[in-house]
Amino acid sequence: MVENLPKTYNPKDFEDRLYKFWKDNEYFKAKVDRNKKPFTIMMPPPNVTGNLHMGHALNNTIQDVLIRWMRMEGYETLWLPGTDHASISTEAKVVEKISAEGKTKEELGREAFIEEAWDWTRKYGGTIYNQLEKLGVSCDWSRKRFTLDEGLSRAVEEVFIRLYEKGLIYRGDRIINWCPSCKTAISDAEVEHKDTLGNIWHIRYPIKGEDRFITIATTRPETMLGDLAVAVNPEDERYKDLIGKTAILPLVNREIPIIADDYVDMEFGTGAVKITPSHDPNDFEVGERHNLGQCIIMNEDGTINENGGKYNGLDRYEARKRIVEDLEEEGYLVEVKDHDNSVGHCERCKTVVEPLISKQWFVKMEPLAKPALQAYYNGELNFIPDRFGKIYTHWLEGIKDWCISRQLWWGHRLPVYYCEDCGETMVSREAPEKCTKCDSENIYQDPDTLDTWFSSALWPFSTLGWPENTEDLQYFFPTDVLITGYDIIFFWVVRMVFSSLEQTGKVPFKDVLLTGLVRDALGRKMSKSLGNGIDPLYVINEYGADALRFTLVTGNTPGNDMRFSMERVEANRNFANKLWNATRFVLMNLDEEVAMEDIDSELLEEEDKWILSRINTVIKEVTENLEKYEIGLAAQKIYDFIWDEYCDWYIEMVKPRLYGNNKDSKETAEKVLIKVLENILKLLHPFMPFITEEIWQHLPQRKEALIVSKWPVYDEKNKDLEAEKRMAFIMDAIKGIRNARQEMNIPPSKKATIIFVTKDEKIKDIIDYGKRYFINLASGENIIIQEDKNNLGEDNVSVVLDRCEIFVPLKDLIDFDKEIERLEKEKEKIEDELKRARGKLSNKDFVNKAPEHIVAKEREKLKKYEDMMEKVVERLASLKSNQ
RNA sequence: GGGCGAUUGGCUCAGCUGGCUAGAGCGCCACGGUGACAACGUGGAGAUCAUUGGUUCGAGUCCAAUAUCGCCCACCA
Repeated sequence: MVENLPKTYNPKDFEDRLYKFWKDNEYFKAKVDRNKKPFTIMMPPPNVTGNLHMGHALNNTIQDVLIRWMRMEGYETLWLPGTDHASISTEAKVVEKISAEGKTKEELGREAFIEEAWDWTRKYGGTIYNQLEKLGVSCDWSRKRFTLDEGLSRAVEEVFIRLYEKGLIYRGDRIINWCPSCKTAISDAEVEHKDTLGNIWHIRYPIKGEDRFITIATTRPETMLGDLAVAVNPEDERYKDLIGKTAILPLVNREIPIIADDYVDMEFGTGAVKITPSHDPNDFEVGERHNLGQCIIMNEDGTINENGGKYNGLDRYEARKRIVEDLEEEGYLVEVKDHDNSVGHCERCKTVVEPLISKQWFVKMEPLAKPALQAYYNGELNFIPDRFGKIYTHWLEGIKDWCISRQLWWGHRLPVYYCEDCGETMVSREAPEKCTKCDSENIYQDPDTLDTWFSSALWPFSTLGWPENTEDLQYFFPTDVLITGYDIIFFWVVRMVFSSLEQTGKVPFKDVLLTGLVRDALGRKMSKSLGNGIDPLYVINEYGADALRFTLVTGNTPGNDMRFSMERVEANRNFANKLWNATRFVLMNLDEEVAMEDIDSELLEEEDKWILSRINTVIKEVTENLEKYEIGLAAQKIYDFIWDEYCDWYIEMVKPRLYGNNKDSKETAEKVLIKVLENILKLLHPFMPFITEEIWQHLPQRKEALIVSKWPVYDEKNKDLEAEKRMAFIMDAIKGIRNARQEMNIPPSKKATIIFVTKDEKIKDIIDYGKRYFINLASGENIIIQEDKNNLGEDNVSVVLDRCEIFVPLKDLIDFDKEIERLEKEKEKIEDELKRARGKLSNKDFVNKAPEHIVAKEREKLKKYEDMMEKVVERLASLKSNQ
C-alpha cells in the first residue's frame, strides 16, 4: 500500500493548491526555445470589467485542453491571456456610475472621465483573471496584455498611420449608423436587424402649380422634414409626366424636385419615394447622383433639430406621432398599413439606430478584403467546422467600408490633428507643434476614439510586441489556432485576418475553431435579463472545475449550440469520483517497490495483454481525435475506457490475483494497473487537469508534475488482437451467464457449476486458462469443460455462444417456461441476424463489389449465427420435449 | 428575399472519410451492503435514426425535395 487518498473525491481539497503549484513552478510560462516547436494560442480577450460566464468557460476550456495536450507533446506552448478595454460598454458603465453621483460626462471633462474609467478598470479588471484561474487555465500570466497597454496602443497608432498613409483610411461624410443612446457612430457589424411589425404611411405631396398630388410611401414619416426630392422610376408610365416638376413638401412647404432614378422599384409601395439624403443610405446615393445637397434634421440624441421647424426639440418618435397627426389633419395622409420591417438596433444597448450622414473615419475595405478571402481559398486559413468559411467569405465579398471613429472617450484616440486656422488634417505619431501647411499653432487633436475592434484586430501580433520585431513575435507568430464563438466572426476573426495580412503579411492563425452558444437546460440563451445564466464559479464550487470542464467539452460538436444542465455536471463529477476510487483501489494494492519495476512481458496474463493492447489503441485514437479538434470524441473515449474497460472489467478480473499468493502474477497485475493508470491520467489530464495531477502526485516516485509529463505514444508492439479476441469471448461468456442467471432470478450469492460444451480447442484453452474469471465474475463454483452434452440433465440455464454452449445446473431453481421464453427471444434475435447476413451474402453484387474484408466479416457472422441457431433450436427442442 | 444548422430511445446528446447487430449519460424497471467506489455494481425494457424520393452491393451517414424548430445575412422606401 502506497499512500492514502481521502475516501471521496473532494475537488475543493486540492484544486486551488494545485493551481498555485503549477503557477509557482512556472509551468505555464513560455520561453523562446529554438530547439522546440512553438504552439501558440491567443486568448480572446474578455471585457476588462467583465465576469466569467459559460461562454468564456467553454472556449477557455477548449483552449486549455489543446494547450495542455500540446505542452505534453513537447511543444513550447504559449497561451497568451489578456483583456479588452471594450470602449462602448465600459464607457457606458462609467457614465452610469458618475450619473448616479449626479454628474454628466461633459461636466466631468475628458481627462477626469478617463481617470474614472481607469479607476473602474483597476477595480474590476482583475476579477475575470481570478475566475479564469479557478477554471484551471494554463495560460502564461507573465505575458498578459490589455488593449490599452502602452505597447498595444502604439501598435494601434502605427496601424492607423500606415493605413492612412497608404490611403486605406479616410475621413468623409457618409451615412453611418448612429446610436442616439450611446451617442456615437457604430459600424454595420454592430447593428442588429430585427423584424418588427410597424406601419407604412402613404402620404401625398402636392405638385406645384397643379391640382395634383404624388403619393409616396414611408416607414419613417418624421424623416420627411429632411426630404429633398421625390423619386420615381424613369420607366414608370404613371409618373412620366411628373418628372422634372416640383412637389411641395407638406407641413414644411419646401419645394422639392421630382426626379427619375433607377433605384426606385415600381412594384413597391406607390412607386414614388421620398428622398432624404441625410437620413437614409439609399437616399444618400440618390442625392449624390442628383446633387440634392443635405438636410440634417436630427440631433445626436435622436431629437429633431432646428431644421425641423415646429417639431424642433421633439424626440423622433414623438415627432413621428405629431407629424402623422398633422398630415392627417391637413389631408395629406392617404392611408396607414401594417408593414413588416427590418429595424436596426444598437448591438450594445438595443436602441433603434438612426442612419444619418456624419463626418467619420473609415477603413477602405476592398483592398484589405481581397487577401483575406484569398487566404481562405488557398487553404491557409481553415474553419472548423468548415461551413463557417462560407459565412466568412460571404461577408467579406459584400463588405462595405468600416466606420472606425467613435464619439467616445474611453479608447484609443485618433492620432489625427487639425489646424484651427486652415483646416489642414495631420496624421502623425507626435502631436505637431504647428500646422504643416500654414504654420499656425492653433492645433487640436481629433476628439474621437477608435472602434474597440480596431485594437482587438491586432491582438495576435500586437500582444507579441509588434511593431517591434521582437523575439516573441518571430518565434510565436503566426499563432496556431483561434478558438472563439461563431458570433464574432465578423467583428473579430475577419478583422484579425485582414489586419494581420496587411501588417505582417501572414495569416494570424491556421485554424479557427468555432464554438456555439451555451444555452440553459431549456435551450434558451443565457442572459442577464432572463436570469437563467448559470455561473461557472457556482458550478466549480459545487462540483469542481474538472466536472465543469468535462461537461463543456463533451456532448456537443464544434459550432453547435449546447444545452447546459446540472445533471450532466453531476454525471461528470461522478466520473471523477469513479477514477478517484479506482486509484484508491490500485494504490491500496500496490507495493511501491514493485510499482517501479519494469513489466516482464513473459509474465503477462491474458487480461494484462488485453488492457495493454486496448489502452494502446485508445492512446492512438484520442491523439487522432485531438489532432482533428474532435475534443468531445476524445473525451468520450477516455471516459468509456476508464469506466468500462479499466474499472468494470480489468480491475474486477485482476482482483483474485491481487488477493492471491502467486507472487509473479500479483506483481504483474500491480505493474499493469499502475502503468495503465498512468496513461489514463495523461490522456485525461488536458480535460480534467486537477484530479489527474492530484492523483499523479500520489503515485509512487513521481518526480515531475503530470502537467509537464510526456504524452503517451502509440506502440505497435503492444497491439495484441489475439488477446483482445480471447477476452472478448470471456466477456461475452460472462455477460451471457449473468444475463441468464438474472433473468431466472438467481441471486448472485448462489454459486453454481459452469459447464462449457465445446469442441473448439482454442476455446477450450482459454476457458481452461481463465477459470478464475468465471468463478469471480459469473458466480462460478467450479468449471467443467466437455465436448458433448452427455450427463447434463435438464435443470440448467444455458447460454448459446459461437462454437460454445454454456450450462449452469441449478436444480430446483429453474422456471422452465421462463427459460423457454428466454431462449425463444434469443432465437428470434439470431433469426433476424441470420436473415440479414444471408440476404447480404446471397446478393451477388454485394459479394462481388463490396471490399473483401467486409464480405469476409459477413461470412464469419453468418457462420457464427448458424452455429448459435443450431444450438438454440436443439436446446429448445430438448426443453420442450421434457416438459 | 438569400444562406446555414438541427430533427436519432422519456430527456440531453454522440455517431469523424457510407459497412451498424444504431451508442452514451440521465430517467425508468428488477436484483444486489461482495474487501475502490451507493457519487456504486449487475441485468433489463425502450429507436421503423422527421417525411418522401434518389445514388450505391450497402444510407443514421451522400444527393434532392418537403415539414417543423432555430440562427445568420440582405438598402427595397
